[in-house]
Amino acid sequence: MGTPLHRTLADELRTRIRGGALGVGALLPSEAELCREFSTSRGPVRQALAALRDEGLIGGGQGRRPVVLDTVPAQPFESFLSFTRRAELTGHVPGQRLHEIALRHPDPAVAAALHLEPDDYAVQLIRLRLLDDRPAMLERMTYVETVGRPLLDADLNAGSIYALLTAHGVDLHAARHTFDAVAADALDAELLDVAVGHPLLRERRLTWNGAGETLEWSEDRYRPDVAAVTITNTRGGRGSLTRE
Amino acid sequence: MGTPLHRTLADELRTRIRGGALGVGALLPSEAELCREFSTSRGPVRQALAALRDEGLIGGGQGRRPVVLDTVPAQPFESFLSFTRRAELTGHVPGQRLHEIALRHPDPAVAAALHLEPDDYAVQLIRLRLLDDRPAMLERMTYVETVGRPLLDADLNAGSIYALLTAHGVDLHAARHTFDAVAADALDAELLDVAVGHPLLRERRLTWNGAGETLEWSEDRYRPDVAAVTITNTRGGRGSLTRE
DNA sequence: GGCAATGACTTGTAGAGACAAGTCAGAGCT
DNA sequence: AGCTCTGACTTGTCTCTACAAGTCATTGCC
Repeated sequence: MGTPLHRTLADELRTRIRGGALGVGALLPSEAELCREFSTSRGPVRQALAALRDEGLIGGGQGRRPVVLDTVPAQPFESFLSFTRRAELTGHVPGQRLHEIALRHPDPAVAAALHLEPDDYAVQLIRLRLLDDRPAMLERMTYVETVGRPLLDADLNAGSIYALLTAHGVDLHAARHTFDAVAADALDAELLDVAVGHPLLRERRLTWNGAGETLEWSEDRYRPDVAAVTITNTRGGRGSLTRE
Repeated sequence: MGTPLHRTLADELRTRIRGGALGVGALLPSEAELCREFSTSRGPVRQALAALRDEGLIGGGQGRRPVVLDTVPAQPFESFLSFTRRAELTGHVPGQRLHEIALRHPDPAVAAALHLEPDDYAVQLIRLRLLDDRPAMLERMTYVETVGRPLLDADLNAGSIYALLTAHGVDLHAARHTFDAVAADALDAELLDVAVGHPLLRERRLTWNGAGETLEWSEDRYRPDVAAVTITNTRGGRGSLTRE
């Protein structure tokens, strides 16, 4: 029994909500009732409810029973992670040119983000992404060694890394994206065909698996005249993200 | 004592990280040490640490001391609409300086985005947002006349427009945000205290109510060294992040 | 030196109890 | 009816305890 109680409890409630046993607007059992039902204490129950709240599935407040807000936050997860898939959906022709791939010790900052030790290896690659043959985005990706190994032998000019990794059984479960703006450095300028100092949209992404183990750190830079990032969110809902 | 202990504790740790007392890569005190320092039990300490983890400020794992990952606070997705609320959640002091407010016919492009006729009026305002008294973001907002009217009589240097509008019964139900990067123009440079041409994160936002009527169009520009935008997404299924 | 085992330390999980603070329906009054 | 007030119920917060599981430096052996 490796799975903690609060996780199995959250799974159970999720399947009830998604399966329709609890429709939108329905009230969940109170914490006390859940405690009795699962023969546990309030700790795990509250942890599970907090997880669902974090996913936007339920709402509520102090003194108020939790209520189902949405039955499925299921966003097309692939479109968050796969440039290739997103481009195909919007009718553009995606392309890529690998600039560099290496197995090395990453910078301390990157190593810390990935929870790596100083002497751990990582697979780092720099790849230019194209939309309709125009430079659109430059990726600087770092994969934990065990995850990135298969990339060393693959033809990275041919297809989607996301597809390749999932085919190898890698579980890309969740990601955190941080957006800001930076000035193009020399490499950006050369590959994206802009002047040094040109404003670029920067996306820093940390991806991890279901166990919470970090798998990938990436820093992507978009030419703002070719690609942007769009998010739609509703009150109480979760939101979806696309790239155009 | 209205504020819960875990919140003041999270605030304290945030200010330590932000203030430089704990740089990137530094190890935080262990939970036991924090318990002693603040004369509390592990519950509030763990709640505070979970909040920081959720914001991406710290990392760590079982048996491993929490480590500072980043010093720039990330924005939780739920607080997308209110800069004020977002700032408070991350322990910063929000501020604002109104630069201009006007009732006029908006540009054709803005009018089109808001579905306005050419002779419709709109309330437009330009406002500088501050974090801890430092220029962080410049808003150029356009409200449909019926929505924006109350703003003409309000003290816009005092509080949150979001709070003011909801108090007037305005239903800000959903929004679409588009992010890219631009170079600072003359006004950006002056108010945000950067050089002309400096890269800025641009957010263009269209907000509408539950009936699908467009209410607001805004173009915000962030100083990337002061504020960033963070989104976390998970694949529907098992496991998730910890909570607030 | 190199290496594996040990043990102290750390975080993750769980149980139980207590009180504070908020919600909500129903009783009872005007 | 409309109103307030009460009281049961619910969630939020905090304490204390205990053990499991992972990390890490040190010890001691080869």
